[in-house]
Amino acid sequence: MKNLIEYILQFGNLNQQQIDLISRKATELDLRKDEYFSEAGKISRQVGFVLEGVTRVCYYNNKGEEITKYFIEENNLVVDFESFNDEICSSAYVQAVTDCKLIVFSKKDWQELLNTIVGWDTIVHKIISKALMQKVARRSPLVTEDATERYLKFLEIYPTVANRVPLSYIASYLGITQSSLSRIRKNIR
Amino acid sequence: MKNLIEYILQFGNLNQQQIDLISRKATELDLRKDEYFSEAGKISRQVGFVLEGVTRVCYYNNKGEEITKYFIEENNLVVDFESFNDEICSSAYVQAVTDCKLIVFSKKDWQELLNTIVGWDTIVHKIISKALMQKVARRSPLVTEDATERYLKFLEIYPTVANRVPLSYIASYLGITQSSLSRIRKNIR
DNA sequence: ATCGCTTTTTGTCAAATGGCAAATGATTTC
DNA sequence: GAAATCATTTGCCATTTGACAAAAAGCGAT
Repeated sequence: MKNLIEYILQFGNLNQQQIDLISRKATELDLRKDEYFSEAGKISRQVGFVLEGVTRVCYYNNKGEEITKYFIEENNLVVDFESFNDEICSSAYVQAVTDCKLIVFSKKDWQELLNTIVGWDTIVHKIISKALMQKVARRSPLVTEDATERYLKFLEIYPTVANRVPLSYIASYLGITQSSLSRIRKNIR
Repeated sequence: MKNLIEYILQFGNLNQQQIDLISRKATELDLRKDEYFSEAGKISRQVGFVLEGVTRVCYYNNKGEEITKYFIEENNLVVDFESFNDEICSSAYVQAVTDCKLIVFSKKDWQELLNTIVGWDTIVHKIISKALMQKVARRSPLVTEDATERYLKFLEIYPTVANRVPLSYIASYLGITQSSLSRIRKNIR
């Protein structure tokens, strides 16, 4: 919980009373490897924060291939805000890649926080904007560079993830085949 | 101006008085082909809205190659919000690809709108979030697909842009060489 | 330790893409 | 309208990556 509060306070100030309120609304949730936090075709109904473990967002492209869109590691929010806010069906799965420990807020509690804490909406907006900008910044280099450089960038961006997730997930994140990634790893050593 | 107001009203309601206030703050700006709206290394000081023409955001990668990050066509906002909001140096150029007609707001006027119009901040947040989500959505497929499919996606996303901008810009947007794009075009016909 | 299953690595070959340079086409300038 | 300049296309060959299949390695259950 301390981690979550620290994370939030990066984006704005809250007094102790407000922090307590947020803490009271939070629930712990354990997800085992491969379990879904939210699913494509369903409406996302909770906001999560990763305390331990790695999750990923993935979808199936028009050829039926499973594509990992990005990874979410410790101390990051995990939520499909488009689905959560607008109550529309999500187009992606959020899945635990390792056993995970999350803090979650139900939609109802989240709304209550928005209505109760002055400035909470501003903080949330900042968090979302930053996360989205980060996604854009991480995606862009993947288009231009060759496969090896993409993998090196991946290692920079997700230094703690590479050894905890299957090669196939990383390969689809990078837009290359598993064999290519395996060869790249061999060359780098 | 009508276009801008319509654009804004998609994201929230405003009364006539508020609309008039926004209109009064707006200035027209003509940019000629190749002129910059904002530059890397400088702080972005205005918010723009494209009335006519096409602009692009570009940067130079570590090999010194010029990369087009995306195009901004008519009836879209054009601003580096990270630079504009946080007053930090921008990392990219915003350039007119064709002669352009923009509506612009100075930072000062924009701030005044934020302070004067109740709910304006919410509208702005929605606009930004949507734009960012769109960028993520447009970037992601570029990673997975092969060059021909990327170009076809590009044509879908920017149907009005393909014939108005140099091939080299599109090639760098797609992360392929000019010759490859030229060949792809030949194959598609 | 062994079996069965999944993941990763490796080999072979084919296809896609890049690098470079020349040719062609388009546009601007005088 | 000719020359100069810039953008696009094409040819040739090298390199990268993909497709497919088989081998090797890792891992859990017994």
